[in-house]
Amino acid sequence: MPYIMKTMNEIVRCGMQYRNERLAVFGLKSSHASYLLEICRSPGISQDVLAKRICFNKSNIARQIVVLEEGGFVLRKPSVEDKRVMELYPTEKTLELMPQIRQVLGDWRSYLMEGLTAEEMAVLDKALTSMRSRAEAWMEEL
Amino acid sequence: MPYIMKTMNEIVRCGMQYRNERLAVFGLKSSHASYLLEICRSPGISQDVLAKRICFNKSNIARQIVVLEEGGFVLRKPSVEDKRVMELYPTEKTLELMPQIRQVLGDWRSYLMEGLTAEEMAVLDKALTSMRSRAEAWMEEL
DNA sequence: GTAAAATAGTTGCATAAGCAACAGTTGGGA
DNA sequence: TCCCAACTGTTGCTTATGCAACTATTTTAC
Repeated sequence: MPYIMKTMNEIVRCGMQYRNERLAVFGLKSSHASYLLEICRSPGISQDVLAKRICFNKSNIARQIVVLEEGGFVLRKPSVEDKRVMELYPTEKTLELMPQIRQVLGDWRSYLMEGLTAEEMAVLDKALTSMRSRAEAWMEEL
Repeated sequence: MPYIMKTMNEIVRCGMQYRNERLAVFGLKSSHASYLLEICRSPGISQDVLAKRICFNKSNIARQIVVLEEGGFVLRKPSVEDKRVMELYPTEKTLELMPQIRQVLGDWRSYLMEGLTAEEMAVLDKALTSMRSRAEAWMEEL
C-alpha cells in the first residue's frame, strides 16, 4: 500500500474545496472551521497551543485570528497570568453558528465514508489517531 | 468519530513539512513528489489529467511544471494528435532520483504507520481508496 | 538578583494555491 | 459546411501559508 499518504493528500485537498464552497455563506474559509472547532472545544486556548493542536504555523494563526476577530467570530483577551499569551474565545455568533458548521463538516464526512462498515470506520479512526500523534511527535522535535 | 477529517488534515500538513525538509536536497518542494510520481506512473500524461488525478488546480500544475522543467525534472512535448495538450515525461535525472524520492515518502509512511497491524493497514488502505474515489466524484460534478 | 534561555505573539518576505478570464484547438450538431 | 460548445493550457489577481527575524514577557540557572 505505497499510496496511502498520496491518497490522503488528495482527499484533504478535495475537502478544502468542499469547505470553501459550503462555508462561504458564513463568510468563512476552509481553514477557519478547524480554528473555530478547536476554540470552542478549549475556550481560552492560546494561539501557540492552537497552532500546535491543528498543525498550523503560528504566523498563520496570528493573521487568521485577526480576520476571525474582525468578522466577529472570535474574542481575544490578554491573559492575566502571562502577559505574553492571548486567550481565544468564541463569540455568541460563533456558538450559534457551530451547529451549521458541524453540519457542513459532517455532511462531507458522511458522504466520503458512505459504503464503509462500522468496523472499518472504527479501524480508520484508531489508525488515523495513532498516525496523527506520531506526526505531531515528529513536529515537536523541531 | 467526528474528527476523522480534521485528523487527516493535520497528518497531511505535517507530511508537507516533512517532505519539504527531506526533498530540499534534491531541489524539490513538498508537492513536486506527487507530480513526479504521477508522471512516472503515466508518462505522456497531460496537464489536465494530471491536475484531476492529484486534485490540484490546473493553474498550479501549469506553473509548477514550468519550475520542474527548468530544473530538468520534466520534459514537455506538444501532442501530435491534439495540439492543445502538452505531454509530460520524466527526464533521466528524475528516473534516477525516483528511488530516493520514494525512499523519503516511504520513510514517512513507515514512521507514521508504526504500531499498526497488517490488517489495520489493509483496512486503512481500502477505506482511504474508497473515500478518495468519492471525493473525486464530487469534484467532477463542478 | 541578574543574566541567559525559553516562550508567545507579530511582522516582512517569498511562494504556493485557487479562481476567473482568456486564447487556441477540437468535435459535434444544425 | 459552419458555428457553437467543450476542452487544454496560460496568465492576472488575490489570498493562505511557511520561514525567519523581531519584540516582549517569563522562566531557569548561576
